[in-house]
Amino acid sequence: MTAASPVVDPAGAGEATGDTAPADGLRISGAAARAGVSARTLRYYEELGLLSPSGHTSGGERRYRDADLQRLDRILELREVLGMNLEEIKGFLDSEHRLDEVRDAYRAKRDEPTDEARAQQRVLLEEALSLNEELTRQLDAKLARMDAFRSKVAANAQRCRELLDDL
Amino acid sequence: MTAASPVVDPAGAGEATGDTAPADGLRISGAAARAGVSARTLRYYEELGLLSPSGHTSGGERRYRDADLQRLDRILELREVLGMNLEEIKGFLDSEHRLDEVRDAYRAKRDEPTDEARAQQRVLLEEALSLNEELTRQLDAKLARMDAFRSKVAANAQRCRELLDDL
DNA sequence: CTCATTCTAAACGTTGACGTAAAGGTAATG
DNA sequence: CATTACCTTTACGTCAACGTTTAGAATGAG
Repeated sequence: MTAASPVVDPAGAGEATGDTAPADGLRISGAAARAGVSARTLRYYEELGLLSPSGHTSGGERRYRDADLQRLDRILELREVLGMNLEEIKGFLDSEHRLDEVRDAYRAKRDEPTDEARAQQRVLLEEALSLNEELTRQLDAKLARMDAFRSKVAANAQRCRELLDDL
Repeated sequence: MTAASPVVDPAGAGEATGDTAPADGLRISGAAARAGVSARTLRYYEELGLLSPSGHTSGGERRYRDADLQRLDRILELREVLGMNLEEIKGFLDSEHRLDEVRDAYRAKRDEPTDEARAQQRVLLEEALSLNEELTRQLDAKLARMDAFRSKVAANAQRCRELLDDL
């Protein structure tokens, strides 16, 4: 309903591929195993609009290709490393997508430098910039707090070592 | 049941205190407001054995003193900054408490240097050390991944600035 | 003194992020 | 072609970490 998913030829000629996903993509359990999550998780992410496989077979099976797998890895990184919840991740990836659109529009604009177009691009770029700066600030704050914590823990370890040396 | 909570004199002489908790401690809603959580949360933490107020009035009201508030701040930091769940936090704070005990025992031991006592201290110290080192490793890994992410975001921001400068 | 706050304690509700099961279609393999 | 393994959707279950409510009784700040 929401996005066009080209149907993959189920008997397509197999292009030789390395350790990446076969040209026609992985099945849901393969993609899940590769990322270390469950198939249920992938269906759930799709339900939330977070990750939709770029292809389906004629029978209706999901096919995850390289780009999908990369997006999945990004989602998991945001979740595990930054501790974002799925809604925050969606917002972040959406804004990243908008930034890509801005870049594309910027390049298209070079051919036709209208003043009106420039003004629109400026607005979009400023929005993207403020989003990135805000995220950078948040990350810096979190990094600082985590680093302070790390120092405390490391100091504790050092004191343990000194006490042990005394014995 | 689990810990001795000395009863606070309800009509005690008020020692002059600055912006810290009054000498006889804060009520539950005061402590909660100060930390930005609800009273329910504090009761829940107490139920889990995470945080028990150091005092009660003769009538049975909880009184949170400075040490309690500091512990609460630590709990929230572990939760928000490190993303620990309450069980992990309990384990971490418990092991920290054990480290304190080891330190005290170590000092007491200096007066009576039994070989047996030394061996026990060594075991405890090594346990504490390995706990701290493990946590340090985990923090380092997380910090590295977060920092890599920060770099990517900062680079994005920089590209936005360059595009804006071109206009 | 008075009225807002807190107490115990129990129970039920909620939200996010999935797990698990059921009933029936699809894909790959011999 | 048949079998087996995997997939589909739908729906209900679960767990942590609380929120909310109920109800009477006791407390304490102003």
